[in-house]
Amino acid sequence: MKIEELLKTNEMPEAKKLVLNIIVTANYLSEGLAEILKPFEISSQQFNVLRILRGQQGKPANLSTIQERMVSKMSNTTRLVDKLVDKNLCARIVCPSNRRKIEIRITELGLKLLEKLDPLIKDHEESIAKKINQKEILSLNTKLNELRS
Amino acid sequence: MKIEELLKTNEMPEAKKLVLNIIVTANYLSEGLAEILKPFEISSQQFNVLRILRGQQGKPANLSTIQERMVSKMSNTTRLVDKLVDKNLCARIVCPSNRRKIEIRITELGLKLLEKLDPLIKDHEESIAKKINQKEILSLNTKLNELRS
DNA sequence: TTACAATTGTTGTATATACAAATGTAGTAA
DNA sequence: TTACTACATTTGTATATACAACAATTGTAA
Repeated sequence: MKIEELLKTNEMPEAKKLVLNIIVTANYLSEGLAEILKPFEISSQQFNVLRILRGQQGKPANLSTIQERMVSKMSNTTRLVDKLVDKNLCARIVCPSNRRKIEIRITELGLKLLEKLDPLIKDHEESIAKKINQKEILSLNTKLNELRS
Repeated sequence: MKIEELLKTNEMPEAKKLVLNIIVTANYLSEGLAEILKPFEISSQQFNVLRILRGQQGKPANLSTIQERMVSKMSNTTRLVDKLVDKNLCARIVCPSNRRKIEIRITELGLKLLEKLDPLIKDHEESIAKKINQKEILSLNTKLNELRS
């Protein structure tokens, strides 16, 4: 549905439409993602952290590294990791060389969960992306990058 | 910055890139918006409700109407409106014809606040949109609409 | 060595959000 | 009337988030 119909407004400058459209579309995508994750009792932020940890490929990550790479910055990665540790999806140990730091690793259980989720997430992403053609996807990505510059 | 650089990953399918890019860009825009609103001690959701109420042009809105039109659906419009009532930015009265319903109106103070915010929000939106040209804005809006279809 | 600043994480507090259950009101059929 | 269903909003509970204050550790300079 067109963004102006969705918000039941008429006459909106294109700039305003664009900003709202991106936010509304992101919400739509996030809701779809959350729905996939729900049966696995994991939030999208928790999922995000797990993927970052897997991306470390064996190397542990500390909190500040995770925070930097989060899709949406949040001020409390500590408690997010707490939840994952509670579920035994990741482990946390004090860094021996610098005891201010905490090394966080994904566990076997965490890796298994991601493996189960991978195809579901992929299907979701592709079902979205297939609504426009490959060339349009590339140009969308480029323009979004420019908007953030 | 390119989305893959931002997330410090390499080799991501375009579909995944697209989904993440939209979410990351929306966060970027929301953060900018929140920063503008902060000095006025109002959250972006509260701002959203106020704009919906102003859009009613004198007619009161009830809770379900507001909820329908919210940029991001949320399950607790009651408490959101509570906050606005506390600040005297909107008023709430029981609908006389149907006492299940609540009529919510924006107050003079609420209108004045929006008038102060209008130019700031407009500047923000335009400073974002001007990074790409007018034709690209139109095509972005079209494609985002298609992604939600 | 001590003092002090910088770094890294954690905790407290207030607010926001998601979801389900509860409340109160209206309409309708026996 | 009573019972039942639908509707509109509120409340309870758990989790998430933003932001500031706090605590522990490290590095550095007097």
